[in-house]
Amino acid sequence: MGENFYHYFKNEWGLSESDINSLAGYFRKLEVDKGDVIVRKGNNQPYFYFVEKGMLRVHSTSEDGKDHILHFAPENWIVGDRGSIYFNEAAFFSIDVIEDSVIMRFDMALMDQLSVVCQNFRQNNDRLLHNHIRHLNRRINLLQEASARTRYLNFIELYPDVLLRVPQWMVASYLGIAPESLSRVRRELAKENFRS
Amino acid sequence: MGENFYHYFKNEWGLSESDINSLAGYFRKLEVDKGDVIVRKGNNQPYFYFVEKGMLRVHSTSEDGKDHILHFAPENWIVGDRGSIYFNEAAFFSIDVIEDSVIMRFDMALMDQLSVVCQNFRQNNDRLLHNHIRHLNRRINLLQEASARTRYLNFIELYPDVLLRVPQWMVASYLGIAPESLSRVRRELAKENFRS
DNA sequence: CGTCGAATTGATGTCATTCAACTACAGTGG
DNA sequence: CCACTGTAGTTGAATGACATCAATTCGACG
Repeated sequence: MGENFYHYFKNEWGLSESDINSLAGYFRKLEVDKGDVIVRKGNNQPYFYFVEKGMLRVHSTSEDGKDHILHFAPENWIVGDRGSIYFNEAAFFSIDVIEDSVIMRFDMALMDQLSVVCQNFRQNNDRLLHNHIRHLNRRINLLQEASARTRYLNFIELYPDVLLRVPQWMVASYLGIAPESLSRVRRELAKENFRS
Repeated sequence: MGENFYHYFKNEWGLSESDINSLAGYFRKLEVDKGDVIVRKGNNQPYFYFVEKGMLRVHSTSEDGKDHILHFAPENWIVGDRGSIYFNEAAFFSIDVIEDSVIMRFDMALMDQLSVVCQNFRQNNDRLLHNHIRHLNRRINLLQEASARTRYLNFIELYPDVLLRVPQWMVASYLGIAPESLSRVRRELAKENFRS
């Protein structure tokens, strides 16, 4: 089933090894290529995806054709359009593949089954969701108050690994600034570090 | 215990009337005044607060002394610093009272008890959390791509009731723009509506 | 070696901020 | 009842940050 997913079952959701073995029917391993689109904005696509290996991106294209990245999803992230999954809506975000990846697809049935087989699952997952909300709150705060420069520095600190794996224009898109602006920010930073 | 809180127990968390009666010991009703500070950034304050009546605001003061409002919390909102509650950290946000309010305070003990007495609680709460995340994602997307004007229009649409209850500079703070800018945006909109 | 997308750079434009002045108004104390 | 004070909101002028547009360079890959 994959090292990472297995590890996630055990350490994040709190399942025992025997529990895990009974769940094989609830998810499906998919090998996807760079460029593939997994969820398309506007469709209904009620699935979660766990990233076993590689990287996805969650983004939204606005009416004027500009693309904004909500977040990247490297190994051990779970993504999916919550509007689709929980409220049967058309997806608000698109998800596509930016590195050849191995992902595990599942849906609500797995979640329900998890809470049946494992006493602690709901509680553990609850904690993960609150943690996620906590991060989103900080991101909002950062978008409200910080300059392009500060946002970039924050990104480096939070996701140094992602930084090295994605093209620069995607980082700009995540930060909500133009690629040219990011280029200039980087030049300034490089200059300063050279001085000191 | 309060109309709204009772209603929330029943309709959002899915508790029966008899369940609810057994929980009185797990929360406390507080009457607070405009201007009171409930959670102070930097302290550890592991409580949730349900707003029965009135309004709170969750905000963060940055190093340069500027204040940014993460969100308002009118009736039926639950607020609390998740870093404090779940991870025993210092609070990242402050919470204070912007209308004389009645609030219900509780902590993790209530949540644990809820999952004991009510089979569906976790599942229902799970859904609420995902819905919350969904809203935060859209807010991030809006901050990334939208102008001051668009953000304001979006705010009017989402929270027309809040708009009428808070001073304009707080709306500006929520939107992440200067109060002067909001004033100008409003002037433009007023002008346009007058024409047509 | 040629091609194509990514990144850089410069010139210019635009939107929002900043600072300062002024108005409106509510609350306070004489 | 009226001056005094402080806060909110508006307006104007100057500034600044980032966007846009266009040209060029860089670098990976066939």
